[in-house]
Amino acid sequence: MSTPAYTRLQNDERRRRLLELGTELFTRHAYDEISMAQIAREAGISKALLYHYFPSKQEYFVATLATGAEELRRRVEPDPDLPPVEALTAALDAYLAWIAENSEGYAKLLQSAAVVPEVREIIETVRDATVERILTSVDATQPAARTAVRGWLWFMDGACLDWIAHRDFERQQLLGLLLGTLLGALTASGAALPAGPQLPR
Amino acid sequence: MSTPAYTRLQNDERRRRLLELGTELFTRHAYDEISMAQIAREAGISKALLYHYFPSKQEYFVATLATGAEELRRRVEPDPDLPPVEALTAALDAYLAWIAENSEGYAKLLQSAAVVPEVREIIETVRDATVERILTSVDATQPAARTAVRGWLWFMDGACLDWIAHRDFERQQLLGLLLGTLLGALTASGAALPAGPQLPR
DNA sequence: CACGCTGTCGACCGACGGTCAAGAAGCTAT
DNA sequence: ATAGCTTCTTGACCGTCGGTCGACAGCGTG
Repeated sequence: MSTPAYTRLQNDERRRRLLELGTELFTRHAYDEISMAQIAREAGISKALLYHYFPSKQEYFVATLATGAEELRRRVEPDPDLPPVEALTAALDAYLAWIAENSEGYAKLLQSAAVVPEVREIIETVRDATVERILTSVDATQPAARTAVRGWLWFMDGACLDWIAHRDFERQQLLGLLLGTLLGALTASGAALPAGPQLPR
Repeated sequence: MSTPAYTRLQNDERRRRLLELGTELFTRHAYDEISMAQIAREAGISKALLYHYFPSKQEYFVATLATGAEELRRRVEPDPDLPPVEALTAALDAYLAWIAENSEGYAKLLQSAAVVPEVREIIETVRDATVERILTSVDATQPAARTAVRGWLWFMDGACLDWIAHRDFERQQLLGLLLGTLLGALTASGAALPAGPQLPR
């Protein structure tokens, strides 16, 4: 009778711990490599309690992502006073720095994204906005330019994954590769380009 | 007693029909949008019989892919006598033609690929080989060139999906965009390039 | 007509995401 | 101390999923 059957926590505290645990677990395992029952067991609570705090596995996952996403957004947010090309360069550099730090999580996220519709929508929305920003900043309107930028975003993911897997050259060079490829893609799409944006290196 | 409880089919015939049905269903719905029970119901048989012919859902899926994949490989296989750049151009053109014809299936495949490990491995293997072929054909050895080509393969998928979704310019222009971007990516990676490959258009 | 081959099925399994009403921890007022 | 109240927590349950198994039944053969 003296030992309580379970330890009781404050709503906020429990939620905080669950988010923290989720952040760690979802960077180690992809979304569908881990079940809610396992997570609950890992947290030392029942599955029902986990569902008491988060209405579904997807929402739990998204909530877990939100923290890191906010930090990423803050770091990548470019200085609005910079001219477009420099702004893009700076944002891209910050983005690569973040990936270099959180490479595990980045890889697992890309793997999970395909499975969770809600995450796919979020990523899709971000991409739409990014495409729009780039297109207006270089003043391109042709359909092919849109396709070029969209494809380039995929290029980024693929190149980053390959770089993470090998890490056999400098981040600076990756940045040059990305910027140079964007330039090449826009040129190949027939878009007009800002005069002579000399790339680093 | 006069009406049989079920119609009995030859092993080969049943298998053929199931593959045919699978090909159609998996182009309409992605891998995890449809269950084995639904497929069996659609085929007018029991789930157990479906599993009698295919040991798992994954293997069934892969088997349905095999037919189309074989055709694709045949159409894309380049003339070995052509010089590298022309060979690539021809293969790419054939690839785009195939995508234009099978756009639904292509989109659903890319969506399913992320979920089915076996398919991911197959795609990964094909990509490895493609990267290798391109790298040797342009005689590039730097790590960054490898990353450039890998990224470019992602670019292709992204650009093709965008093109499929909009179809607001000619296939020929998409081909130019892809080739031009590959050129740009290789250049940006610092790889030496074959002298003056003038792109179509 | 019996017999065997094998194509076929209903019933079952563990694991999954998700739900529910009941119970127990811990605070407060008496 | 204890009764009562709030709310944090739980065990048991549901439907569906991919996958398995022993038994039945259609059909060609002697």
